[in-house]
Amino acid sequence: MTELSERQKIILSLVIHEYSSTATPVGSHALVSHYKLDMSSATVRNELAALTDHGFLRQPHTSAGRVPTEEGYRYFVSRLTRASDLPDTTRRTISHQFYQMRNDVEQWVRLAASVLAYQSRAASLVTPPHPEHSRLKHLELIATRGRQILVVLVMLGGEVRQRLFTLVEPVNQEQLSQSSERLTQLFQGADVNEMRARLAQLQGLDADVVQWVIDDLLAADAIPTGEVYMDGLTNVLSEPEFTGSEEARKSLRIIEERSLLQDLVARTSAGNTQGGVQVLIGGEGTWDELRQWSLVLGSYGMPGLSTGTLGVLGPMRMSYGRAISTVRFLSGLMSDLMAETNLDENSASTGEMN
Amino acid sequence: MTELSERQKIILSLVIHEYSSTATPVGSHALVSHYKLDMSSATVRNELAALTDHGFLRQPHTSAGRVPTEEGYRYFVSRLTRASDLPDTTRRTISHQFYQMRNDVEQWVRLAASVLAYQSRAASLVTPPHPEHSRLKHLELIATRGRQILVVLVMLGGEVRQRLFTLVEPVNQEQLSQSSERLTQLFQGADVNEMRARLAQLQGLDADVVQWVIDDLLAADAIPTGEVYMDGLTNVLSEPEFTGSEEARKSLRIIEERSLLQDLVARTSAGNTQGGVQVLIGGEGTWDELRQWSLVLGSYGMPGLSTGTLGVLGPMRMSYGRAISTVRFLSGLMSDLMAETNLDENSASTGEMN
DNA sequence: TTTTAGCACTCTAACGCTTAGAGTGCTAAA
DNA sequence: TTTAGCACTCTAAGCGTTAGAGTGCTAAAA
Repeated sequence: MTELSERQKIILSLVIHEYSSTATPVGSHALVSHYKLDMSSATVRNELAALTDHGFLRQPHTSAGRVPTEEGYRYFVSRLTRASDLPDTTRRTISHQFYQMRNDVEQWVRLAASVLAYQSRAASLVTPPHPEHSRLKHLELIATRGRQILVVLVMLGGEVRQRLFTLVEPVNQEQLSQSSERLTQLFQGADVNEMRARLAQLQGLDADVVQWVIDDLLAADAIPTGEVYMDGLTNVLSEPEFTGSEEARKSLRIIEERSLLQDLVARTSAGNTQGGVQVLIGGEGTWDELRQWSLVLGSYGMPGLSTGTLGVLGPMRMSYGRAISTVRFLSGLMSDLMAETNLDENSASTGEMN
Repeated sequence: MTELSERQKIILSLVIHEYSSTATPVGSHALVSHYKLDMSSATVRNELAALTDHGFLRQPHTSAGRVPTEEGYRYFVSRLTRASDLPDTTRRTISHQFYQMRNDVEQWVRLAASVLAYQSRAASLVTPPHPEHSRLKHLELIATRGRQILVVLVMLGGEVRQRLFTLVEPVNQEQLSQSSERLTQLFQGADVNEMRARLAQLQGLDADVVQWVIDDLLAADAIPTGEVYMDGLTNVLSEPEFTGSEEARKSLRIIEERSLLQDLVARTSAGNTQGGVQVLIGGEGTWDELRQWSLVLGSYGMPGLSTGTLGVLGPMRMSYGRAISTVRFLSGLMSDLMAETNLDENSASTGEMN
């Protein structure tokens, strides 16, 4: 990649900044007057021509201003963006909101989606933490009514799954409690495969239940992420580039088709990186539906145990600085929260009621 | 409301049908030729004029065809629509899908949203069953790690709530099991208020937990419905009436702002009824955001115990017959499923694995 | 060598004008 | 009561014109 002169870098940044707020091609004159540049529009024009040659800008037509290309954004994000931290007061406000809803992972996820959408003025998406390789921590069987029992699985990452299960014959809680204990001891720390291996030692009711548990875990592991929480969709649809119905519809497709998001989330390694945050610009040639979009992705949780993804989905001209810093901050905050919740040595939070 | 002649009713139905598929004003000539009517366009024109006088049709401008008014749709839905049942094969296919995922309420809700969107070719929304007046069926405390315990509540409606809870001091499973049993016996069948009344009898850890349980139940009761599952949004955004960005954005607002939906769901009594299904046309003068929309709402579950809402959200010219019959069918099917799951006498479903 | 003023050139988007045609309401005949 | 005929209305599409924003190039100025 060719190196740019200092002045070219400045001008590229300005074009991106200007285009980001106006969404119309930016011309030499507009740049000079708007940013009070110390040079004439002709000089700027020359630089713009150079940047266009480099492939960082393009002209919609001969007599129009310049628009950043994907390459332009990539260069900008990887070299020219100094992802600033969020203001201190903002950080504190957000932290406070999270600490309000202590220990409820689902609420955290929702809150994260909401905060992310608000801060980035774009659409946000957050997946709940997903166990990377589910290991059982605790299993409990609860009699509810008749032949119905509730199976509760507590995984090592702190994730809880539960499901109703109807037996062939009624059992009482006594029996179930014994089974729970026996099963927990047998399978503690085991992942799906290990459970399958140890399955032979069981028979009767226990075997049935375990079979189900394994199936359930398998299913959950196969689907990378269940619900994806989203927020701020209207932020994005009001942007001028999605003014035509066609584009609006396409954009909703992205959101409705979970598979695409899952695909993306799974391949977070592609694209630009900025302090642990991934930036995908214009679909990176791979995802056609995203040609006009950019995606800023981060992850949170406890690596190796249980992690989730959070990101901002916006038009290609979105404010990357703001998106990146918000994602990074939330990513760290949520990781901390989850770690706290899961540590024995934790001395911060208590369950006391007011 | 003035009575219409038979022929006027037919013509109104035809106009609505035609407009429903073309989305453009329908003229006298188009009606005659398209439906091979046994009269001339002039006759039809006279009837159209009469229907316009009645307020059931209107003309966008002097030389345009007719478009049904809200009043027109109301008349049509309440008198002219004979909500046919879904074809037998369709019903069987759908039932089969539901029985595939036995006993998992969340999956049912999702499936319902998906089926509803597909069958009605519009957007669907389904709320999970909400306990009308939560009564505790069973309470279980599970030790997970250190001072953390998992509180699982099984409500009478079959709904399950669980939350992690951090204690001030560690306890072992032994103690917790005893507490579980004690608490379950004490509070079985009690709603929030009764629990509060019986609270005095407790102290120590138990009191703490119960306090929390009560708070949680209160919170859950206050919020009418948590997640609303939706599907088929793109079905609707591709419709010509939402072609301008402004309308598309507005429509998303409806979907994003849960409060509106909750408001609607809470006041399902307003509007037209068709065999237990509510039809709201054009916002019924109350909801401005819905001026272009119609909503077909039904409920499912066990009245008095736990009920949810399901509905179709589409353009005002949507196919009411199809929407109504699908909502009605799903409403019945899901009620049956939930009843089955909750009956002791139930002899149909088993938990056997294949 | 770099910057800038000046200028001819290009392209879009907006405006106004015209027109085809779809649809109406009315009148008078069937 | 229905229908044919006709004058009338209104929209949407097509088309030419034009203002203006922006460019690239050239030659003078720094």
